Amino acid sequence: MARPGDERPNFYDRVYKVVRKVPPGTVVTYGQVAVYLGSPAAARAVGYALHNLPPASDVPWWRVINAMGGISHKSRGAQADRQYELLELEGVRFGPEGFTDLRRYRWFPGDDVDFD
DNA sequence: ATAATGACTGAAT
DNA sequence: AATTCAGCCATTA
Repeated sequence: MARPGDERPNFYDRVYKVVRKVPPGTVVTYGQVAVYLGSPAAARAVGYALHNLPPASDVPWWRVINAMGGISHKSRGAQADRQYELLELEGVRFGPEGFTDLRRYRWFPGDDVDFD
């Protein structure tokens, strides 16, 4: 969490920054976000960041899913159900197994997109 | 400073 | 093809 007086954006803030750029109706994987942050293996930390995310945040955390196109964090519970709901609402369809087609919904940032 | 934790991931069985 | 194993990173205790 950004401590007061911290000038450089910490990992969390950078994660949020990236996720905020994800367009509706598309999704990205944790590992993908990690790559954009410059740490390809920091997928776990990314998940941790979203876990720590305050409810009042403007970050579309629900557009971040695991590499298999499914919902993580126990894959069940109110939080997970909510994520499915929000994504379906944006047009992201899930199969009976609870997985979506990443080939179809995965978002790739364009060259004109930067995560300052 | 060491150890434990977790919305992950890819390779090995 | 399904399941298990072991790294990886940043944060917290």
